[in-house]
Amino acid sequence: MRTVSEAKASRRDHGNVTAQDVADRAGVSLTTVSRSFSDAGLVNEATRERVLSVAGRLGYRPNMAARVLAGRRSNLIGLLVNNFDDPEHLDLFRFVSSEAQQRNYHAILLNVSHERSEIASVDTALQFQVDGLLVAASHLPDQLAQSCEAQNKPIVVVGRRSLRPEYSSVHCDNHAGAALVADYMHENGVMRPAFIGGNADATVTKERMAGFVQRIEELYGYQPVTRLAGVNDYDRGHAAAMELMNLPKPPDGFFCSSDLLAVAAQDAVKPRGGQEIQDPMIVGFGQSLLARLNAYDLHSVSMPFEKMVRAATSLLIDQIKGGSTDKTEIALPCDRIV
Amino acid sequence: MRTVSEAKASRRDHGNVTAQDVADRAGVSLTTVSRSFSDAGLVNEATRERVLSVAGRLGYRPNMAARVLAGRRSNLIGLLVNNFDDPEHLDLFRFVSSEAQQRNYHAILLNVSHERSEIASVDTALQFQVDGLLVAASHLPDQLAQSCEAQNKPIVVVGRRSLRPEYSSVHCDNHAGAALVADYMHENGVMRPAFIGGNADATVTKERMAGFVQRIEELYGYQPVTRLAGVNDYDRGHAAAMELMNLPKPPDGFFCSSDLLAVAAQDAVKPRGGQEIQDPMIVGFGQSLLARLNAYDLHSVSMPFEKMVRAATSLLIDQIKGGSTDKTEIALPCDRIV
DNA sequence: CTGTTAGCGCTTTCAA
DNA sequence: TTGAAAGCGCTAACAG
Repeated sequence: MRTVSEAKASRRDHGNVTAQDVADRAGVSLTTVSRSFSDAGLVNEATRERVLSVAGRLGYRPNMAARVLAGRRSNLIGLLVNNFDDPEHLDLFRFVSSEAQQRNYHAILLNVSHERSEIASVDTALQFQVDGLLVAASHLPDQLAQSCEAQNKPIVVVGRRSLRPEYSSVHCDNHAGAALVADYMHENGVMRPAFIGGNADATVTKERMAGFVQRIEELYGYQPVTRLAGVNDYDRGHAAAMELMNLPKPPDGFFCSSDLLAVAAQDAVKPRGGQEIQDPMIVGFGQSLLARLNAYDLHSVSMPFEKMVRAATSLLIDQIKGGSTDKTEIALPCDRIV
Repeated sequence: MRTVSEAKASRRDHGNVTAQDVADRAGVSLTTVSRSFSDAGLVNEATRERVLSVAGRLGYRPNMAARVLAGRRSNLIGLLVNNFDDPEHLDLFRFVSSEAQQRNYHAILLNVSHERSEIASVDTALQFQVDGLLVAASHLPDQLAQSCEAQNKPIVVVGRRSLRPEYSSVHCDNHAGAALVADYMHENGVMRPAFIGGNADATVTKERMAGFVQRIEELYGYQPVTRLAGVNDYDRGHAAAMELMNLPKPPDGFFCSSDLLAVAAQDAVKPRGGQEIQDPMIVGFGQSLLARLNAYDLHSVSMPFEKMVRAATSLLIDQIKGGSTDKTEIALPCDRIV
């Protein structure tokens, strides 16, 4: 004797247990099975237990595709990234995926490091019905922004202020953090401060540069030398620092807009500083692994990275759940220089 | 006058253009629209052009959920990771996502760094109907392996040999690479070689340790001192190296099973080596950013990481497309010490 | 608290 | 080369 579901199962040929199978075995309706899995307490606790146990025995696993299609929620967030050079991003992945998974969401990685994939990712992200977007990339493609707008999917920018006024963001106070560096250099007798940044278009770069330049101006009455590496990677940072060191009057203090650049700068500077010349001071930004390496005598503005990333992820999920796309801006303070 | 689809659209209320909408506007059937988007050449080229153009104008984007549900393919691969400390993993993300996106696949990040998420991820991965799994984690949960087996979803292990004989893997020849290190130390007059590894259960650790120990034995007639940090992270590596340096006869050559550990070891060792004592030789494994830092006078076994990761991703996708779960094992050679 | 009934948007036989 | 129809597995009203 074959039950209805067994007959169906044999027709489906791929060995997937469905909610209907569970329903049959547990002697309840499909709906009850569904409800037992959706956390709402709409079902008798005893019934639920039974359903869950039958499901477990059968190896049932809800099919996300069906769930998404029927329920219009994917529990997926798109994570837009365009820099895979900076070790800081490892922590980004770590904390985003951890925080998301804790809240029953998952992150899908969207590599937007090339022009063409940037455009392709517009489609992809939305094809996967992501419920929202977490932007860690330095730049948010217009087209994507518009599409999200249209479907009112929330976007949260993490790590920097959003250029567009309409998006939420969680960042640290780059401007103030950079000013701290200026103060620090001033207190420590630096006379020729310099700034090395990565991508000129990145908000983070702009903010850190502006904060630094402005405060230096106030303190010194002149402006620091500035160079943009173009990309926040080791080689470009190294080259930029070399260039600066070849000036007739090289800087005696470097503020680099990331720890990665700071490390690169230190590598560039080191061979020059013999015994006779005092090594220039190098200050980075962040608290990734790099800032902790003993071999680098790095000063670095510390920022609450984990807190920031978790807050951003959480905020995005809140906005998804709440259906609100209201702008929220959270700026965490950058503590001190370590 | 409203077309059928317009009536439907208004009922659906969320502003999503569907294939039916496109079909109506293009004056073809739903089927034809579907076919125009699935690369098969089952449709008149002229018709197809028209469909595609209408679709573009309407801003149509196929709904993955529906596509997956109906077609039983998600174009999603699960990427299992359990270490977010080693900068090497950034390259993993970079190359996996890049290679996958090039082949119209996407990676979903499964953080299996904690016991409970490891178990939860079993479900999740399969719930999302991933078409296959790329395992970068040091350990593949049994339960997951079984479930994949059952649904015959391919698994490819990257970076290490698979413990279970049935899975494909792409890795570099850790054993031979480690032997190179032994040779190198021997040539350079190291007398008391030591090994520092990360996770004792990780195949990578085992292979590198075995290769090193064996060759040292052959060359020296005795075995190196070995320590396992337990985890492949900076702090544990540092502690392990410190411990070794506190031995009455500390090693004069450290082989660390990753660049991260090597950097940590160098930091641990440096303060001890005054002017009078020759600093011990430190050799790492990999070619991440860390191996290139000037401040660390690191030797490192170079391995074709990008090639390996891309090959693994590509192999997985091939297996998905081919429907074969045949075991393939690709071992790339580890070149030289740099 | 539980079941019935419609779909969600797409792919896929099977016919035309 | 194209279309009609039957689901894929689930959620969400709406009743009971």
